[in-house]
Amino acid sequence: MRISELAGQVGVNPQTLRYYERRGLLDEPPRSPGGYRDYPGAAVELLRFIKRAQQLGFTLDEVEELLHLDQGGPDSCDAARTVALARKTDLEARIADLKRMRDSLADLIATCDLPRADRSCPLLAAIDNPPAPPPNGSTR
Amino acid sequence: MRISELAGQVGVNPQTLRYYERRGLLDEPPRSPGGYRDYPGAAVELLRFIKRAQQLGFTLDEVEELLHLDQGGPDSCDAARTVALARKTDLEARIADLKRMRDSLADLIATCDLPRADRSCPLLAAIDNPPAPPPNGSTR
DNA sequence: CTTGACTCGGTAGTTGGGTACGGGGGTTGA
DNA sequence: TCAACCCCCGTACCCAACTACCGAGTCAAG
Repeated sequence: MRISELAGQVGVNPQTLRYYERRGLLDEPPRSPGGYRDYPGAAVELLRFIKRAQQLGFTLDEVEELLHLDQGGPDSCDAARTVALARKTDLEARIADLKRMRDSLADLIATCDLPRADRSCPLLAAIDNPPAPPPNGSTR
Repeated sequence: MRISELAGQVGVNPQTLRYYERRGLLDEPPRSPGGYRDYPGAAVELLRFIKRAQQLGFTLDEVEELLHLDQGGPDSCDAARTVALARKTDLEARIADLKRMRDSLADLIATCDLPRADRSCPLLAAIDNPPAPPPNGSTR
């Protein structure tokens, strides 16, 4: 299978496959007499594994680690579990961060719906003076 | 105020201030006879605004937009609200994505605690053969 | 006057995951 | 035999938001 066919089957750019190879994520495939990469059919499965792991939030470094583990024996299972748990913990921390941002932002937006007399923007003022004692005297 | 003093007061690197200036986020301050930047005291407040907006998930481009709005009149309020709402929607989408990733990952990890006979790793096998197509993650 | 801390501007490197370009050569069907 | 593709490799570029390095100039204290 040539590079474009493989790339097409998994929905990536051929350049990406060469990039993965340079990065050590994919083994170098055999070459045709003309020097073209000639991928085995199993490469499709391998790439799908990579793409799926990416969708789960693994970095390519971690994917590479998982691929090496996939070669190993029963011990690899615990190692894979450890990697996955670390990934999950990280995801949870990021979710918590984003939620905090969203909540603060929602509070800010809510102030827009209040008096809104005529002049100054409560939202911009709120960013000027974080939700705490407004010490008077805003910048601008 | 010289650049390091300002940077120290808001907890950033002096390089960052020069970067903001190049980027058009900060106006060029007046210079001392020797050519040193000489910031007004209000620059501290301005930078705190920037840093706080960043913490709320605004990009520097958006912060710049907010700064311009902060100059404007009542119309700017609606504009600022629009920017903030867009930011909130985006945050919510990212949170949902990450949650889906985390849940898939949790399911995968849970399979580790099952039979676990002796040989192959259910986690790695599960990534090999997806149970269902997960979302398209955008982050990381 | 010297020393050492600070600042200047410009350029380049970082992170992660790719994408684009360009000159050359292989392959295929008419 | 020739056009139209495909592929090769190396290099450079993209995004955001910095951060680092460099040689040269400035400033304040001793």
